[in-house]
Amino acid sequence: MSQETPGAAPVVAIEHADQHAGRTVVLRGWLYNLRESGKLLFPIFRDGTGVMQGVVSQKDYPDAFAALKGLTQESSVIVTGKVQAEPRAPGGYEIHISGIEVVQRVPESDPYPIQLKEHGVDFLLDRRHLWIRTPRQAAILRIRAEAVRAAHNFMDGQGYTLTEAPIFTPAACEGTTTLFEVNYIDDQKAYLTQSGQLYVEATAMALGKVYTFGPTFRAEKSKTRRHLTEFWMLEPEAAYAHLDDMTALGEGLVSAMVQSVVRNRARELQTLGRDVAKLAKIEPPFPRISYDEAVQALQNAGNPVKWGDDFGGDEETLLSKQFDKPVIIHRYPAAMKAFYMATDPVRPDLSLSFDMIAPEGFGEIIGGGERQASYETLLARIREAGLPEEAFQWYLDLRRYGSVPHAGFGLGLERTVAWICGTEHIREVIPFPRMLYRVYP
RNA sequence: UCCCCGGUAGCUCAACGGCAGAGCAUUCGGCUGUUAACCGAAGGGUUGCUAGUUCGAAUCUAGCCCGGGGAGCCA
Repeated sequence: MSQETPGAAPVVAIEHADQHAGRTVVLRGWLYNLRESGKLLFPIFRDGTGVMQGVVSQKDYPDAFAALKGLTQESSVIVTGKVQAEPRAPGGYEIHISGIEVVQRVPESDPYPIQLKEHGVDFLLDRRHLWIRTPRQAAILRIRAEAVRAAHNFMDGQGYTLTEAPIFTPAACEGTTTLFEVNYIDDQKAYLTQSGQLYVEATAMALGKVYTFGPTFRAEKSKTRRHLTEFWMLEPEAAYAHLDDMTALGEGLVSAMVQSVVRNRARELQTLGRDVAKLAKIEPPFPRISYDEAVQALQNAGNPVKWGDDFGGDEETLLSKQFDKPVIIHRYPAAMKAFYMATDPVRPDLSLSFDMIAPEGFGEIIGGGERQASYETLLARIREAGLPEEAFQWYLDLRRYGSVPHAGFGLGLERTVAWICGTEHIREVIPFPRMLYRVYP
């Protein structure tokens, strides 16, 4: 941050204010809270990077005192003062205010609605545009950004090229789930993508190792803490790759995201009260168990699941609690996976698929596997699934012209970040969550 | 779509068949080291909507609306 006037106090971010102890600085931000004690005021300022307590006495700085006295929460302010170490202040540092400029005063007649107390979810979600100002929410969004940055760095380092899949699509990628339909030009119908999967297979055949990162949309009427109607997914795909290549890539990617947050966002994790020791352990290798073994383990634990059943939230939580790292479950029955999934040559009733389940009950964060490379088999699967064949001609072209074994997966960003942050609900880890019955603000 | 829970002051909640309450927020007053500061005072209500039961309904019943959690489905 550059200063405007030579010799004037520098504008500093609160996260770096401790490096300016003993010097006069300028903070630009908002009044987070104000405590009064007679002729002494204790404002707490926030600037998006953190919060810092200030102190001003009427005797020493009557003008600053008068300007701050009775100032309303979230009024925007530019504060000048000397930073000093102060054990009584939260964070250990305090600014001794000598001057203050109120940029905009929040009127008393219409006070800032979000108080420093518990609020209901409905109230907060209706005011999400303000809720994100609270230190906890800001910390979560910084961690999200760090996780995304780490993911791009890791994928780049593995030789994967970022490409993009379209958001408007002509038909279902998987056919089963509900799509958002939109009016395209001249009364054509189009749909919002539910996965970049099919397109990223095409770009993998063009560029070798690729990944997409973008929003995806699901119109399913899911009402759970793990679901959004709009969420972000990172989908790698590599030509000549097999199932084991993708489980290794997935554990490397997840580890890189977690470790980067642990390293660079320690302050934010502390704000959230997250147990960092649990995150520090997240390094390859992750445990791998087959679907067969998972069913056995569940049955041994008293779960009534039968071979051929899909795992619900209860089963996922039960399995994940047996490990302190994400667990990779591979080779699900072919019947329960999508039409494009390759089958195991050793056990044709199994698919070369895998899911990664986060620890502590945060659910599935990755789903993927090896794709069906044979034209004839893929066509048969499309017909069996009752999908519109003509819409998949371009996809079948990938098997007509130089088909190769290939594999990939999709990582749900919000579920991954929710786990890293330890938030109860996925809605807190995206700036403006889109959920069933909630598209405002 | 189904199951469960909730809706009372701006917010968080209490009152559970008998006068509508508290804390926070707002306003006024006090306090030189506060930690969601504290102390004193004031203003603030169509108890989600509609119908019903009852001498009397925030409270009981039915329907509707809105929201939350879960199931299914998925990341």
